[in-house]
Amino acid sequence: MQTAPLNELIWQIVASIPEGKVATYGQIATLAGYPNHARYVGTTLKKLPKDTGLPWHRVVNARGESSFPKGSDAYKRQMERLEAEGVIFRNGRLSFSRYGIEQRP
DNA sequence: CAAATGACGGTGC
DNA sequence: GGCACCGCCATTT
Repeated sequence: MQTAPLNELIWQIVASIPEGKVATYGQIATLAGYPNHARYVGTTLKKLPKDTGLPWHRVVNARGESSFPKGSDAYKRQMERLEAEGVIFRNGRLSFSRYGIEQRP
């Protein structure tokens, strides 16, 4: 276990993402207090158990799209989940101005 | 111990 | 607006 507060912190941030919104890996890392740990966030999520219950589908890369290869199972699953929450994908991408956690009027 | 990998980000053209 | 290269960190081989 070696105590992994960073891991739990990341899970907390992901779980804190409002429904119908999304966040980038770098954003989560920054919120966690580690600006350049974007990669680590993805690596951590990958290690998550499948029964984690964590809404990882609300996490996307800086491009505003899924980080999985198109046509992959996880890719479709994530997109479907987001659509179910009101997130509209445009050409496989979404608008951060509308779904980004950065609250904007 | 060193090199390679990976659910990434930012800048340049 | 899209494509390409470099940089970042932690984990794995």
